[in-house]
Amino acid sequence: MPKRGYHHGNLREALVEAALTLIEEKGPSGFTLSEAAKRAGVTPAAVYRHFEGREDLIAEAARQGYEIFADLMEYAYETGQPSALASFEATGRAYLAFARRYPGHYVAMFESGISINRTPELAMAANRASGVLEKAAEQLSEHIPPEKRPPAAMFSAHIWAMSHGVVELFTRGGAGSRSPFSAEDLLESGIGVYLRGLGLVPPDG
Amino acid sequence: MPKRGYHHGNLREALVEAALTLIEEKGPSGFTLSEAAKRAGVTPAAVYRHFEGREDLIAEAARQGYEIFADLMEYAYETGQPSALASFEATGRAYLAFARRYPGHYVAMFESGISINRTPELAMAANRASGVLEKAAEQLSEHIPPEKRPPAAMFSAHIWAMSHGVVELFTRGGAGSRSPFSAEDLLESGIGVYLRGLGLVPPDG
DNA sequence: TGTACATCAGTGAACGCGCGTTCACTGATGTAC
DNA sequence: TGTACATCAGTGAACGCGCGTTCACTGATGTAC
Repeated sequence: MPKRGYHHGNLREALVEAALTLIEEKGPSGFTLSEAAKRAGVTPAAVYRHFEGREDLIAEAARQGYEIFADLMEYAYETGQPSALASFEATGRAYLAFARRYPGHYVAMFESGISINRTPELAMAANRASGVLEKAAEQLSEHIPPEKRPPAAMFSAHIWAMSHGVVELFTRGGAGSRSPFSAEDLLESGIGVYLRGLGLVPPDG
Repeated sequence: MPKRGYHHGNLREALVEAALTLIEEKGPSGFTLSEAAKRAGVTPAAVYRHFEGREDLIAEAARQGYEIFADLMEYAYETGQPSALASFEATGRAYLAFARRYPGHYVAMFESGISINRTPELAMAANRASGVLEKAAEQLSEHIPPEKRPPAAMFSAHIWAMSHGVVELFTRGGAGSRSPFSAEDLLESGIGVYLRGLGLVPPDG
């Protein structure tokens, strides 16, 4: 989106993109409103035509992240249908794929310290995303005998936690990145063992 | 440690403690050298008698965290002996307990963006900590039939990831904290399902 | 026990910096006639 | 088609702030004699 003279044309989006790049490069605290404005080719004051301030800009970046995230999860879910198991596995993988492909969004969503309830739009987008994972878990849980069936919300939380942990520790040179295994392999095998533990996958695989 | 006149007495430790409190209260980016000095009852310049600068102070806080962490894991491991399974489960639980009891240390270690290789002392402490978890995994792995035995480093990574994910998402009012389950319950049940998947725990529990 | 002196932990003033935010303004755009 | 005018996106200067860091200093402590 080239700058065209005095009026930018699409400054709002340009600012969000600059913010995402900055967050990706320098982490959530390395992001500054002034630097984002500079990268968009504009004075810091211009930002206030489109956002209430620094926090509001991060919130919008996070919101867009949740929308993309929810779309990806939804698509992954549908790809696995009609198999409940395949759908569940696919949403787990989609989590890691999202973190890889949209690192700026990921950080804005999960590491910027922004509250999910900062704006109604942000809360709605976040709810839509977690709804997909819960739906997949719900459907999967019907394949477990009722008397030994854990609550669906519980194992959707387990998968979410394992996925998040793998992203934080084993991508981007984090604390555990000297591991000999790729994040993808770790998550794939981890989910595999977990689902075997639920009795949903044959003990040999 | 009361201030005693012109000379503080134990400023180095007081600064680390102030830093930990600040990090706990305001997050890693909310921590400032000046504020830590103020809380220790001292001028910002005094900090430079004991640390090279801001980063060095965080690194020391993280190092102390890894030492405590390694001690706790070691202790948990020994508590579970001679049962490999009990030891492994105990180290998983110790992870969450550590995050709860030492939130400042936890954040300094895993969320401050500090590199583990910043100082040799920090790297050594971190290695000792991960060594305990790997030892537990190694020992546990001997109870799995060799032909279907995954590498020990792999399931120590799984447990680490799940623990870390549970802490990040389900403690401290994070993204998933509206969950009806406590972090402790989630981790306990998650590890349970996982170990069942490894064939180390009877299918009914 | 008393005095001189070396040590060094902490002071306080100063620095340059980049930050988020405000304000009155200017100039490009698009619409009404 | 041409002109007058309203709109409003972006400017640029200014603000107060707290930051990390430096420096020459001061005064408390502890040791040698």
